[in-house]
Amino acid sequence: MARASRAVAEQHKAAIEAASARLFREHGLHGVSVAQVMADAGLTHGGFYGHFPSRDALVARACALAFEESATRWRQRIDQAQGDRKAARRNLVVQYLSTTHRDAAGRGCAASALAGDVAREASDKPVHDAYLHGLKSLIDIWQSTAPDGDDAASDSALVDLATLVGAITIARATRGDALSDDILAAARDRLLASHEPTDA
Amino acid sequence: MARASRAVAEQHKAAIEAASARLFREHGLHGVSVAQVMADAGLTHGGFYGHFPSRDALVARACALAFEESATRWRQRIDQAQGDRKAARRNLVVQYLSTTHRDAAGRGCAASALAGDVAREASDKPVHDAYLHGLKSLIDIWQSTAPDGDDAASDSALVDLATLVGAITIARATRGDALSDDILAAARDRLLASHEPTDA
DNA sequence: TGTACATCAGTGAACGCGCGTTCACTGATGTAC
DNA sequence: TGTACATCAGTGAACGCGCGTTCACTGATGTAC
Repeated sequence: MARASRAVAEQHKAAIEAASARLFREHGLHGVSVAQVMADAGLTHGGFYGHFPSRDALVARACALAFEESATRWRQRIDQAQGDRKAARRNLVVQYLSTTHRDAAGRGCAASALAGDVAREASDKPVHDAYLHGLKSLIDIWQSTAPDGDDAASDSALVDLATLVGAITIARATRGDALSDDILAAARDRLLASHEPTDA
Repeated sequence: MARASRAVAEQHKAAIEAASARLFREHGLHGVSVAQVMADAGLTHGGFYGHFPSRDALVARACALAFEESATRWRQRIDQAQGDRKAARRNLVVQYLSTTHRDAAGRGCAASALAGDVAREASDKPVHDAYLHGLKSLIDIWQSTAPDGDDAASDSALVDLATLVGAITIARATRGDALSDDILAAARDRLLASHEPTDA
């Protein structure tokens, strides 16, 4: 393959981005090499710098794209509830805290998959902006499912997100032990019980 | 330094473990080399394999030691409350969700600092046992501060831990933005409000 | 307590390897006429 | 529409570097007498 047409080159760039968004979530920002990303996209490593100025630039783009995928999926699940905010929230929570999501980080929530790595990146790395922007968009989406008249919806959204991210993160770290499932189930119960009539 | 006495060699091993427990929490399980750990302990890298059979063995030991440090600190804060469970829990939460803790992962909670990396380690790596055991000990300690007669104390402890870990993890990933402080404050309010008389 | 010698903790060079990045090259694509 | 040629997307070898691990060596420590 000596030279690809412009249209094909654009497809290649999209393939590189899609591969990196998945592989970085699955193996961490430092767990995948440029060559591995390129191979996953069906290319050889040398052509990478025709698409991105550096590996760090790809990391930032992958982070942004992963958040976009997550946001799109969240909006779909809310739409499925057809205006019922409680049902929307239930859709989000049940999917988020499922063993399926736990066992497929590569296709899962960017906020949880990348948080640890982003926290350790040097503060001038472009991935920080992508993470911050992406997280805020997920917070906004989650907040849109808050019950009417909830004065503390904003703060509440932050804590709910923290619980979701913390639960799946710890569940992943303890996978294989019964505790992992217990954490998911306990967090699910708590998040679905809040704003419900107290029956206990 | 040609040969150290047995006592000194033991001190060296302890120094290697202490250095790794701090550095792995700060920079991640793959963010620090054997040579860096040894240099931090005041030694050269070649002697490492006289103390540990492999890097993976050190990672597991560092994880266990980091959890022991965390557990010891938690018990101290509970003791400071002199039997008042609510005060004990407040001590733990306020310290855990402080900006000090957020900005010093190397000396902070092992559960949050290592979760992401442990989740991605191959399932046969010894660090998994260390993480699981360590996390369970922190859950037990947290649960010991549950109010009397709380039937769901066990599940509740899992969710509280998830919220703590999630909040500090996201706060670290968004450090530098106002959102980071907001997350810590919101989680603090929620965790200190639970089991309180509802005044809202 | 003193002497002779085996032990072994730590040193630093070296190993093979994979990394991010660069670059000369290839040859189909895109363009000027 | 056809031809001539410049452009440039992708290839694969190569760069310097740091990694985990090994190993011959050093010389103080520990031990046997």
